[in-house]
Amino acid sequence: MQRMTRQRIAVTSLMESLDDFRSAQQLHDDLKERGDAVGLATVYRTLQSLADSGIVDVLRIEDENVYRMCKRTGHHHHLVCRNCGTTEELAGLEVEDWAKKIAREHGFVEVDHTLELFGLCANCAAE
Amino acid sequence: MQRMTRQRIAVTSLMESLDDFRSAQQLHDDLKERGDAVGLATVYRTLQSLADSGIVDVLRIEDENVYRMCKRTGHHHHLVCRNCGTTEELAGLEVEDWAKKIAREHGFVEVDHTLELFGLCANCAAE
DNA sequence: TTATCTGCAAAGTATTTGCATAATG
DNA sequence: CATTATGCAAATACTTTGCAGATAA
Repeated sequence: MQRMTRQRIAVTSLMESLDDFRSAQQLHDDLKERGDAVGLATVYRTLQSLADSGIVDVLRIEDENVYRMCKRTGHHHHLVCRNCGTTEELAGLEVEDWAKKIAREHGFVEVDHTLELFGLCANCAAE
Repeated sequence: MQRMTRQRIAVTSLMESLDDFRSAQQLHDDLKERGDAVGLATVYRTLQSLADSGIVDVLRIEDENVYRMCKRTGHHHHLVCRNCGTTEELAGLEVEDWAKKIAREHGFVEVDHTLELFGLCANCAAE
């Protein structure tokens, strides 16, 4: 159902070489610089499809979506440096348990949650 | 620094009478219906100012900001019914502690976090 | 009085979509 | 070859902003 087009390969390979979250526009620019230009709409469509398949993570930061290939499979959270973008993936079992407990207490079912941590990493704090 | 204009009073009083999160556009419509029309830009500006003062909470749901007067003062989270919008405010001390612990373990400082729970409330689940 | 607020319409921005063309399987 | 993907530009939708006139203190 997914064709391996030059564009999809370009996006995927670029993202594999990166370690921080980037916006669709940034990725679009990166690709152009690499001499592997892909239309902006296609970048958006590809990212959406990769996100739907759980291949990339999406975070919303300051009015825009940013994307990154994910390391950890399944549900997880992030600890993102608000200065340099360095990101750690977290399991957060305690939080899952807490969310379940709270949901039960309030009579809610099918509870889902969003959780992200933002701060300054050791490097950036040292400056 | 904040003048008590007719518009600011209208927005505040409307929000005090509501119990769920609403978008700026919805509030703008509500005001018109009430016969107390306020320009959309003013609604946005007022909500932003109220949010900055910590008087209203802002949540981002499906590409738009939604606002509600907050009950609990200080930092807290929400458990929102994705069907009817009913919202419970939560303290979540366990989560705060967890976030601090994780931050310390990774050498991050000045850590902040976002956390929201979404589910179906008892009423909506019963249907 | 005068600094701040309002309303309108125009601008801005990230993202999506229509459609003709290109390329995959 | 049939179907799906691409690229461009135009369309969306929410939100912000410039500015002249109105208003609270």
